[in-house]
Amino acid sequence: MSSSPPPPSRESDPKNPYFYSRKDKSLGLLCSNFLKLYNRDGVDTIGLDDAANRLGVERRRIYDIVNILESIGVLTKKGKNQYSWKGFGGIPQALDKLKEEAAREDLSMDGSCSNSANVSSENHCAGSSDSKTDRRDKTSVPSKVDNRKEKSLGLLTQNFVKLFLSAKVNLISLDNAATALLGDVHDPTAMKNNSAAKVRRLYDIANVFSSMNLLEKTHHPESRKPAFRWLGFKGSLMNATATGFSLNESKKRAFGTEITNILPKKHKSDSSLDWDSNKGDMLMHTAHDLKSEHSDSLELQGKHGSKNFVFGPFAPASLSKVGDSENKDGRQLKDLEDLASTYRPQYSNQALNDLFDHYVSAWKSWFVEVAGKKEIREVS
DNA sequence: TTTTCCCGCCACTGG
DNA sequence: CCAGTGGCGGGAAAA
Repeated sequence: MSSSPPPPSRESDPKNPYFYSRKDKSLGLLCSNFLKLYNRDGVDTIGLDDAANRLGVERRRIYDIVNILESIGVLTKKGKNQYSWKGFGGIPQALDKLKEEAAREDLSMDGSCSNSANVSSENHCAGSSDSKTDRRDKTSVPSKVDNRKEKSLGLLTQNFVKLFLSAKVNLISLDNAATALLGDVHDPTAMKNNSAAKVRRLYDIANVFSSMNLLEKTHHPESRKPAFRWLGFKGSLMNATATGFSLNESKKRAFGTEITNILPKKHKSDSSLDWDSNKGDMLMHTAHDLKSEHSDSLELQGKHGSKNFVFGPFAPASLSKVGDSENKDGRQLKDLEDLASTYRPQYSNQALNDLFDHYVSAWKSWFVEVAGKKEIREVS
């Protein structure tokens, strides 16, 4: 039993595919590769088999990626085995719609009792369509246990996003999200520990989103609780497009300007920062295609053995980490204000810009509330 | 230890 | 029946 420190896995050796690492197989990385592969002009149809082969993964994983991407409008199912590439340009729209839906649902929710400081904004019952919660009749009403659709990854993803869009905060802890996304607040039968199962899916989603820079995995400022920070679409436009040639990695944690995007509009302009150039596929201007683009000799996607041929370095993580000092209570508030000032929303819609201000005040109030309570203490 | 989360079994769906 | 989908959770790597 003597201590057995696991292999530190020194990455000192860039070339050493002998060691298996989950990171190499993560959904996030896969998503990045997927995006790199299809986020180019001329792409409009994606075949699942093709994707699976070219990415060297099982079909199952492609479904995961595709379902999530579809939830935010990057893709749309065209037919069997076929998906249409919509591009990042479809994200704003999808988010906008999601937000509306969230607002609608939120409205239906009676807020009569208590408006205590609930961090989470439980939104119940997607109820997206179909019937009105049929009763227990088994006459001929579907549903039944076939909540398959209700439990789909795609829906979970949308609800997850809605949570951020409708909430006043952009930082939600893992368990809060899990709780909110859980079937719902009701269900007296047995809440069970299904949240644990749900959490797994959350991780999947988070990984995909973070690879797109839509969100970031972090921890609460004070506590150690894992949490997700919504970066929004501004976080997208990742620069990681060109396979990360150690060339454009200006990792300046600048906050005033942008994070790591390569917006053509350099100056912060006033407020109508219209992130134009979304006609087809923005970003990617630096289409420095790889040198030789590794010929198609990777057809050997055997079920065994050959399971790895790195597509390229690519450095997903390591975004501009929010280098804000870990101050206490109040101090943080100021940071938020500052952040809000510098951060200019880049939503394609003007209406959203106004909404931003609303969020800002909401953030502050939330922060004050939490800080005032005593500390960022939560039940654990 | 707990948190993160990959793998792939197998139920389900539409032919 | 078959093939395309994708819940779901075991259990192992990572913190």
